[in-house]
This record gives sequence, structure tokens and C-alpha cells, in this order.
Amino acid sequence: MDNKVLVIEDEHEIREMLNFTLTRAGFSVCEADSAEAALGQLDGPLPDLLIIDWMLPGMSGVELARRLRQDEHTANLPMIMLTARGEETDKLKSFDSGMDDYLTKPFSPKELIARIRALLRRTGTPENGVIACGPVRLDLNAHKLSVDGQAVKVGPTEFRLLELFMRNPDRAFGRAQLLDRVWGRSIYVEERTVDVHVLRLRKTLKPHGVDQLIQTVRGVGYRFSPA
Amino acid sequence: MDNKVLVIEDEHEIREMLNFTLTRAGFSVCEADSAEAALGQLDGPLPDLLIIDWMLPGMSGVELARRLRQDEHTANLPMIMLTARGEETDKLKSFDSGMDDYLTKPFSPKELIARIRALLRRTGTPENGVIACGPVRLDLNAHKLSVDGQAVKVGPTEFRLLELFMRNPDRAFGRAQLLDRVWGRSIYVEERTVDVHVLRLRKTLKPHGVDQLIQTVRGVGYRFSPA
DNA sequence: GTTTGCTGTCATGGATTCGTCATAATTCTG
DNA sequence: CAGAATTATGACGAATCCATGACAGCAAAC
Repeated sequence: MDNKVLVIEDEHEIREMLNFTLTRAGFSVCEADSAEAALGQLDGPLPDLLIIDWMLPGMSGVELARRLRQDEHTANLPMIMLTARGEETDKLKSFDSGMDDYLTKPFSPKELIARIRALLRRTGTPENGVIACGPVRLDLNAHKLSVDGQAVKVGPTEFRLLELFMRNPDRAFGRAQLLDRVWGRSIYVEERTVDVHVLRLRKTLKPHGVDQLIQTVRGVGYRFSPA
Repeated sequence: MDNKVLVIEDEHEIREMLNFTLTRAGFSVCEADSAEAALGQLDGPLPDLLIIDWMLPGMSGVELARRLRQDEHTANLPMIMLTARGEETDKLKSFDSGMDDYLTKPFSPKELIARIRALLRRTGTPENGVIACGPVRLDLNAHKLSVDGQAVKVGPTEFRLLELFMRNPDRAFGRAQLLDRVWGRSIYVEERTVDVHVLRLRKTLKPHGVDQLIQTVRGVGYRFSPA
């Protein structure tokens, strides 16, 4: 567990309720009380899933979803929309705006949790908090990396970098992409910095003989390839 | 076994029935005939689980639940709500469902017991009220900590902190998360305060050589890791 | 009233991690 | 093979984060 969920909801009470329900279900929760606030938060490291209220002051939930879908950075984020009862048009608009699922208020916490789990499963987000690849184990709950069952120390940034790699094996990332998804887009750092961190990651993996999992794709960036 | 259950129910007959059923199943039962009476009892040592009737004279069960959730002291108490058939309104289902589960009357004793057991298991309430990890024993009933069978004095906050850690071993918590779950939301304290309490906890554990169970996860927070 | 114990905050210092650069090494292109 | 482009690597100052001790407020106990 320990997947991060961002709740975008203006009504304080409902936000509280969602936070409580989700926290108890083992998720880590962030809140935003408007679409604008959400956009701000999404500049940083991305959550695993969004819950968006349809009715928001200022930019509506539908509009927010549409904008997120158009942005490459957030295009693949799983989203669940909350709508008021019986508004058929809402449903249509929701799916139209690229929503993955929707829930009509009032809903039961059980149903909410079930849908979230289903969605995370469907979109391939690992749920158990452990990503393993051969002898490499990344425990997201404990925030621990181990190779061959042996704990390996690694800095925060390299941890997030490895996490991204292991979540998307066999996929090449450009440096700009890596900066976006690991550092967050509101931060400006040199692209070459990525090289250094990849180097450091390799260096910590080297003594265990698994440093070749991270391969450089010349002219493009890097890739994590299971043997 | 021997978990304490507080039954909050105004109808005398149903209370009797519940008491009988629960006692026979091996629980220790307390009763309250109103929300107000329940609040009084909850000032003392906490039970492991609450059973709340939705319809109560004076403060309703829903209102009671909401208040309990806002109080750090009782925020994490497992709760089961009893509703009459047809009372199963929208409100119950959505807003006030900090409730972990609910049962519609009439229900079978077997079902009630099953749900209670499931809930206790799910929320990680140890059946005997003692969490042990190696030489460290945390007695939740007596509110006592001992290492190697030797009593160790520890403040209330550090006790709750250690309790959270031991209930979730090998899981990293952020400072905000710890504040939420140990201090309770709606309280504002500096995040750095967590550091101090972790320090104090380590300090009290140090003479027994088990202070390294609590590890810091740089850039994230802290973690309790057996061995 | 006094004492004791607990709590939250702060300042300081130390350790780790980060980002950048300069330079060496590698790969590609013609 | 030479030259250009791209990446690897080591070093270093800056920034960040955490541990620690001190201190004042507060409440309960004496």
C-alpha cells in the first residue's frame, strides 16, 4: 500500500471524510481545495491517483481533467471523478474528459476503496508496495532497497529515480522526462545532473553486480532493462 | 481474546442481547445507553472497538462518531454502526462513514461476531492487547512498555508513537503522517517536533540496546524495523 | 505554593546529499 | 582515422536535512 492519492475537493467536510477513509485504507493522502491548488501540487513529484470533485469553484473538475490529459506530464494519471447524484450529463462529460472512473455521491467508503484498488491494478501501479526485479527489491512502504536480501543504502533522489525506472521497465526516458517525473517540474536543474545521479545509482548497485540493469540509450537518455 | 467492546445502544433489550452474544464470544463488554454516557467512559482507558446504534436519544450515533474521529485520543478506534432496515440513508453511507462497517438490524449474532473479528484483524488490533517485537513488549491495556521483561518508563506521546510504529513495522512514515496519526489532525505543531520525540524515544530505548529499531529515512521520515 | 514530569520550540552543529563543472572516455559520423 | 558529439567520472562548494541539548510553558501531583 502506501500509494499516494491527491484529493481535489472544495468542501472541507467531504475532504476530511475522504482523507480519513483513504488513510485508514492505507493510502497516503494529499489534499487540494481547488483545481488551481491541485495544478500547483502536480508540479512536484506525482501522486499515483487523483480523486476530483466535479463541482469546484473556479476551474471545474472536468476542465481540470481535460488539461491534465493534454499535458504529457500528467496524461497517464489515473483519475476518479466525484459527481452529484443522477446527473447523466456528468457521466458523459467525465468519460469525455478522459476520466478513468466516476462515483456518484453519496457513495460508500467500501466502494470507493474498491474502485481505487481496481483502477490502480488496471493501470499497472504496483499495490503491494514492493517492486522486485530479479535480486533487486524496492520496498516502497519501508522505503528500503535491497539486493540479494542485503540492504543497500541509497539517497532520496536516487531512490525515486530507481522507483520510476522499476515501475517502467524496458522503457527509455529522456533526461527532460526524468527531471519532470523525479525532480518535479517546478525545479530547474541542469539536464546533465541526471547523468550524475544515474552514475551514483550504478555505483551503489555495482558491488552487487546488478549495475548493468540501468543502460544508457545514446542520444536519448536511460533505460531500466531486466537482464 | 478478551478484547474490550463498548456497546452504545439505548434500547435495553438489544443491549442485553449484544452483551450476551459478545460475552459468549469471549469479549469483555461495557455498556452505555447514550452518546453522552459513552463519551464519559471514553475518557478512561479505551476499549478496542465500539458498537454504536445509529438512533440514539440526544446526540445521534452519527454525531458521536464524528466527534470521536476528531479527537486524537479516539480517532483510530474501530467502529461498527447499527442501523434499522431502511435507515440506511445516503447520509450514513457517504458523509459520516468514518465508520468502518455497519450492520442492519436484524442481524445474526454470527454475522456480528464475524464482522468484529474481521475488523479487529483489519485494523491491526492485537487480540491480546500486547504488541511484542523481539525483547520489546508494548502492553496496550496496561499502557506499559517493557524491554527484556524490565519495565521502562515512557511518556504518553512517545508511547503512542511507539505504538504506531509497532503496529506498522517496516513502514516509513512521513512527519506529517506521524503528526496526523499520533498527535491527531486539527492540532498544529511543528513538524520538527516529531524529531524530538523520536529522539526521546530512542533515548529511553538506548540503555537496553534496542534504540536502533527506529531508523531515520532521510528525506522522508522514520521507520520501525525489527532487527 | 511548590515540585515534578511532559511537551513543543528553537538554535546549533554535524553529516549527508545535491547540483555543477572540468576533464577523461566513449561512441558516432564522415 | 580525425573530428564531433555524447556520456562517464571525480571533485567540490552549497544546500538540505537531522541529531542534540537547552529552555520555557503547562498541567498534574504533592
